[in-house]
Amino acid sequence: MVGSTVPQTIPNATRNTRQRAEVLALLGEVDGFHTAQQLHRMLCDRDARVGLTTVYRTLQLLVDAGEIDSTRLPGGEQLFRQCSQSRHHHHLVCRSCGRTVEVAGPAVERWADQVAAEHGFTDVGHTLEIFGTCAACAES
Amino acid sequence: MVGSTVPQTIPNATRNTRQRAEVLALLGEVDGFHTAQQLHRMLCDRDARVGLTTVYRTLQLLVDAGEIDSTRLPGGEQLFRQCSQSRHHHHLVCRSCGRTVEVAGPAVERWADQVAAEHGFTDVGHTLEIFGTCAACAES
DNA sequence: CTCAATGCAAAAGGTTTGCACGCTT
DNA sequence: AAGCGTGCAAACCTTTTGCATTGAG
Repeated sequence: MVGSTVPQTIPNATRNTRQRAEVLALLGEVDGFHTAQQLHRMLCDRDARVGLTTVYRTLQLLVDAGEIDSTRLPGGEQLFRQCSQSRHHHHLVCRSCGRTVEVAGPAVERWADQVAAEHGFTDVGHTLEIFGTCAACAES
Repeated sequence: MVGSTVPQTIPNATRNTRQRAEVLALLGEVDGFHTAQQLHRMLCDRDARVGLTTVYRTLQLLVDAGEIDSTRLPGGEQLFRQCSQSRHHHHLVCRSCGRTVEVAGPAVERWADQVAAEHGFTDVGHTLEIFGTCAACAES
């Protein structure tokens, strides 16, 4: 498993700062979805000294630039994830421990696009998350 | 289009109150997704005199009872919608005008369950929303 | 030197909770 | 009469914004 698909700089940024580099570096290391708060905590743990506000702003820049994906948890928190811009896939998330498995669903993509087209919709996107209890958590 | 699949009482409720009846009646009349805040505003408009807190609590009871569906908007707000308890389906939502089309995706259901099972997940559920621009909004 | 970016604190949402009162049963 | 349900207000959480300061270019 190679590392990051996240660039070293933010495309539309006019200045590159230590803080943004820290966020980008972190995104290159972690897998799966994380909330802005979680990412901020990780940065604090590694003494990265980045403000929560900056984490939010940097993540939003990356989302706008299409460099990362974001979805919402059934709870209102926004999740961010490094994601190759070309390959679109979904996630299987454990309700209990948060373990995330990436799943590709080409059939689902086509189905969604087709259904939307049938109803005259254009500029189509979709969100799909599968929730469940993973084997480890089911045992306990 | 017939009205409601929402019952007149809440299944696990020990008491039936005017407020709950108001919420249930409203749910039977409206189509599509609405936030708790929107529903509360509608109730105020019709002088239903139901507190926001009660709207939230009643909606949560209904979700727990499986009488309505809820999802989250990419914005953090929770959406509630009357939904037949047996038939599970998804929604195609116009980004611009909010028009909602119900779509059934049996293949997707099976795919989601199967993928989850392959990874040892149990107690599986999923959320799928398709976003796009509807024909009417695309013209303008 | 300039001005974009930061970070604190406060605001701004939306949702949940504590607690006294009222109404269903 | 008993206690569930209500509603107000306050608490809570996450996210956004104002503004003075910092530092990249």
